[in-house]
Amino acid sequence: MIRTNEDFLSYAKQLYDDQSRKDDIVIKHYSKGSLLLMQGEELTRVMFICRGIAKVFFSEENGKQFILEFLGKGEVIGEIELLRNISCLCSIEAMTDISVYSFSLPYFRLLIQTDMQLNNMLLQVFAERIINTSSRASYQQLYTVDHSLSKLLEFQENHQLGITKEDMAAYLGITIRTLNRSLQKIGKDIKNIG
Amino acid sequence: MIRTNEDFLSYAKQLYDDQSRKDDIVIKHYSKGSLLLMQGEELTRVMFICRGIAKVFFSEENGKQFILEFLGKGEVIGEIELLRNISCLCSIEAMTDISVYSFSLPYFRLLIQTDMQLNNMLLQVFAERIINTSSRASYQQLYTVDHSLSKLLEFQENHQLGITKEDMAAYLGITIRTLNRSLQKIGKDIKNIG
DNA sequence: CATAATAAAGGACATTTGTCCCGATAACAT
DNA sequence: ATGTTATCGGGACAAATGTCCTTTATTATG
Repeated sequence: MIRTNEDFLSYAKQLYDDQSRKDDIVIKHYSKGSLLLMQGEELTRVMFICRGIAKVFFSEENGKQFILEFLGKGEVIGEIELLRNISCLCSIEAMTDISVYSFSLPYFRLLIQTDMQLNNMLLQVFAERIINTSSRASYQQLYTVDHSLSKLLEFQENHQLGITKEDMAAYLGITIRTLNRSLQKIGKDIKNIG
Repeated sequence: MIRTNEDFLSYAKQLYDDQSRKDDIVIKHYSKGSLLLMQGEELTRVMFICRGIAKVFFSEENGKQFILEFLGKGEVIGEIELLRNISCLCSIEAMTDISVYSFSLPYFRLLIQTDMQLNNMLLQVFAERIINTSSRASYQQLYTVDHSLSKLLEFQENHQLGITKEDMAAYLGITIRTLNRSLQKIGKDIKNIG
């Protein structure tokens, strides 16, 4: 569920170290709680996370949020918007302090047009993302909440991630009330670490 | 919702016409109701639809089906499985008679490694698919069925598509009973064209 | 320590969705 | 035409989920 990608990370690092002018790629830091991207706004940079964890979420017009995925080290941000030339599809918020390699748009565009290695890595990442997103869509539509929740808890334990109950609910597409009920039902009483 | 892609189609057509040996790409036909891919089985070819419409669906272990998307002219099939080297993620069934350009796996793999044009087109298609899939996941989780159903009906009218009620329900992730109720509620009485 | 302020948990009821089943309608054979 | 069978729609009830609000727990503060 947390996507991480070592290939990407070393690729970005190498480009960063090799660049002559030092402004195509810069390292930026975001503190916990700040936004890397804001849904609806224009994209300004394409980023690779080299430290920390972020959450990707939609804010729907009815005020609800839906968390699409959690991103870890090596994940790329903003590439979809760049490719399709659209404003930001969703918001991305730092769940921990985060550091990124931040690429200028013209430079990243150039890379996509010329660098086969990047193309192939992106294809790999996209393929995996499609697999995850679509499997989850199917799963969450067709199974009970309890089912999906068990998987989420299991994952959280594996990754020592302090996901707040609010985020869990947003990930599962349910209310906190329903989340509490399900937690009782499956007998686990996770303390809120938010 | 039906993805079509002219770039891909002309690209495939040109490769097909140009090939010296005539076995890297062949044209195949599938009759309505037959399967282009079967979930869980090994992938044998990568295909481009040049005629007809297909539905892509998961069969979950609890017996339910979830329709991920409808594919139209120019759409590619099997590329995800090839890239990630996995067995078929979902089944793909011909909703009408279908013709495809069918690529051998080694040939398609070679193209991906060497052809920048294909890479860029695939990136475009993947990006759009991710946008659609994730928007829909969010939408269907956070809005009422009525809302999603209205969009589906609207789409169906635009495309003269005879989607059965069973397929509509599978697309929305609900039962037929709920679909009927929603249809009543929004006042449209669609005849079953299955 | 006591008390107020804040956040989390859960009860009660309403709404939505699913399951089961029956009756109406249509298609079909005799 | 008559009876038979399959299909579809919807009623009735059960289960799941959401909304609202009260109760409980936690934290902060004098």
